[in-house]
Amino acid sequence: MSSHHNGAGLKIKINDRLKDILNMRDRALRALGDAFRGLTSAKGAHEIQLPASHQLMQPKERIHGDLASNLALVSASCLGRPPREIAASIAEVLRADPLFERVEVAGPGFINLFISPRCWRENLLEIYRQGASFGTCQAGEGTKVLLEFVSANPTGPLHVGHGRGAAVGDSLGRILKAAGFEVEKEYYINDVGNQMNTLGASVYLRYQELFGRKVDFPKEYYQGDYITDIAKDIVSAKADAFLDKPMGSCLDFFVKTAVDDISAGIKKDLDDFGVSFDNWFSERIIHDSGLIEKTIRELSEMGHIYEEDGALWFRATAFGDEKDRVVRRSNGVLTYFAADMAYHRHKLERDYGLLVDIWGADHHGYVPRVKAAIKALGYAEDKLKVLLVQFVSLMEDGKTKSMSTRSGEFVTLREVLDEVGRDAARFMFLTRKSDSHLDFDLTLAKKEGQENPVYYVQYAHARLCSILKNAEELDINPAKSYDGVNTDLLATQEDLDLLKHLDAFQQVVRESAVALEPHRISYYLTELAGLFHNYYAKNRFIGEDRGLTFARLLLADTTRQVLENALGLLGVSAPKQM
RNA sequence: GCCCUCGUAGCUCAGGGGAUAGAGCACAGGAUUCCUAAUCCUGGUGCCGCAGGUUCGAUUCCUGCCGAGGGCACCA
Repeated sequence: MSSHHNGAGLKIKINDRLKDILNMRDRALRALGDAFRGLTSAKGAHEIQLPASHQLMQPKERIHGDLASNLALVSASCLGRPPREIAASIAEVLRADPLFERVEVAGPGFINLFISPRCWRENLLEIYRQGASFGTCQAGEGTKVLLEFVSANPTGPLHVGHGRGAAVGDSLGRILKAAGFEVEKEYYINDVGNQMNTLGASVYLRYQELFGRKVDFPKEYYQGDYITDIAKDIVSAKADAFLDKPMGSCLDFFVKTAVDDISAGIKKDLDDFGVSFDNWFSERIIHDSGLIEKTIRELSEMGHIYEEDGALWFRATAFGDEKDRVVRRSNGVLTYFAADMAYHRHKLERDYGLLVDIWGADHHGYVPRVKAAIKALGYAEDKLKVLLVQFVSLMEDGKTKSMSTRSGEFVTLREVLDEVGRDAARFMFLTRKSDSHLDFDLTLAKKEGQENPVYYVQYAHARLCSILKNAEELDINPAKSYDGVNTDLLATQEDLDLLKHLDAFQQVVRESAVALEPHRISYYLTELAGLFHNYYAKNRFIGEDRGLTFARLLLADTTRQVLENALGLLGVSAPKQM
């Protein structure tokens, strides 16, 4: 089974990042690489890269150092020497590097690296100076990414599931941008097809009802109350103008009114949720421009389309899908898939380096056929990454709220927003990997206490602001610069833990971008806030010792900045006070 | 039936070829003369679904099975 479903994130060269200010891990990696090359060339081998299976990881145990490398273990066979011996040679070279306080060979041949505390401390001022840009990098090398998400049909208000997709997409956009990608966010409006007529007809029938007419409202029509609300608006605006008109003669009006109304509501919801788009792309354009026919024709010329039982079929099986797909039905109507092929082709021709689609998990069966289309059109299937977002179950007071779109009983994004607020909603949506189920606990999201992770993080930021404000009033650092600060005074375990975690941010952003996983930022934030709260409980920032106060204020200032940067990637606010 | 995703602490979930598998919640106890107690500290539980395989090493990768969810339209 080849990987036409997405799986892991992007493939990116991560060897050449000299444009970026290196974080500690990168510096260690480079030292390791140099040592390894020195070792191999001494043996007569030339230009050996670090093995692909090499890992520079963060050990779980502190006694195993800040970083541990398995380099000696994975290169033992190709060098023909025992792992521990290789490790010892590498360790000896590394010991000369002031970056390391200690280098140890352990277990079967791990190289445990202990970064010199002095380096961590010097690093702090560097992070501070990067300010709002700390965490950004050039890993994306300006690759243009088109991020398509939400794309809900304009047939009803957004529900919580869309909300999750919106949060993931918007946050991912921010993260990719920070990692050096050029991002465009797009909403694809499915404003063509049968559903539009059904929508208009639903409103028409409700309109009739408002005048006391008995109507037979089919159960496959849109049931929600919002349909009646639209009908009421029409009554206010046009009174009984359509009352005695047959539906066929005024359906277009009802469709247009409904779509306009619902679309405006969707935009408003997204706006209030802090989610914006660069493009609102109407499916109508795909139809009206003749792009679908053109795409079918070209595929046909390449022999990927055939006719059977009066319908036109795309030979998807030739490109890894399990069955061929109809693009034009025997009644002459184009399928949704045909439009989607054309739409993706349109995207591909707009010349992006990467397309990312964020879909509800119920569409996962759709991935192979769209990828098949992309391949048939002559593009690499890697060009498209599809992120599947699992459903959200809402919990309140320990009970699950039932939802069913069919019956019109769904909880809307609006309701959640009104109830828990933008920040809590966004954070909750981003605390899980997008393809795993999410239990959204409304009761928890509304709590203003430590059990609510949103407040936990925001509170850390507010606390820091308060400290810095106090310092300002005491006139301790009027220039807002830390020239001459003596960071050697940051010598406790809490200091080092915080310093290390601050440094890790850039790496987290990069990995989060490459893996297309915004939730990593949430975890990072929770951890950083935890380290700070712990620090706060054990140390005073402002004290009698002016030098120490100065150093700790630098730490506070930097921590606050990183919290703000990270929260910004989630689209969650960083309040100055709470 | 076929395909996809998932199975980790009481609950919700991270992690992931590497050394003793984590967090939050829940539960219990404690901490405030002092920068925001929306905080902190202390308590412990895991056949990492089951069975094989790959290798120096598997909870992680592969295969099969069991269980949960989703998908398999000339629907959108």
